[in-house]
Amino acid sequence: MKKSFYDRCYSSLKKVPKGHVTTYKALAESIHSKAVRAVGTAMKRNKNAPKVPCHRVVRSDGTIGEYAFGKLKKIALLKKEGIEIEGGKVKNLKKYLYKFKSR
DNA sequence: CTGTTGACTCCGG
DNA sequence: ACCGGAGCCAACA
Repeated sequence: MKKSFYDRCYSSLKKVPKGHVTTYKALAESIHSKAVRAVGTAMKRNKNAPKVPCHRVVRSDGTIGEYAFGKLKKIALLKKEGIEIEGGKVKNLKKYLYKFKSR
């Protein structure tokens, strides 16, 4: 089965453990691509919605960004994961940021 | 096939 | 700190 661009995104994203987050940039880098926008497109299409923790993906600045179910929902989910949100932004992003392995 | 848009990021003013 | 523009790749009309 040939993996599409977004399949790779999901593959890496699924590796993110609970209580951790990642950025669109980091995700793009993990798949050897600079297309951070395309990654966002993949999430929006989110054909694997329940399989992929799209709510764990935030912006590089720590801002929440967008979400198919609404950013407020995303924030609520992240808080449930144990991530602190402040002013609509992730607090201590660096602390929660998940480091992708080689591939 | 071309052109626009987008769940982004970086740099300049 | 805030706003605008350019760059990046894939999906969609």
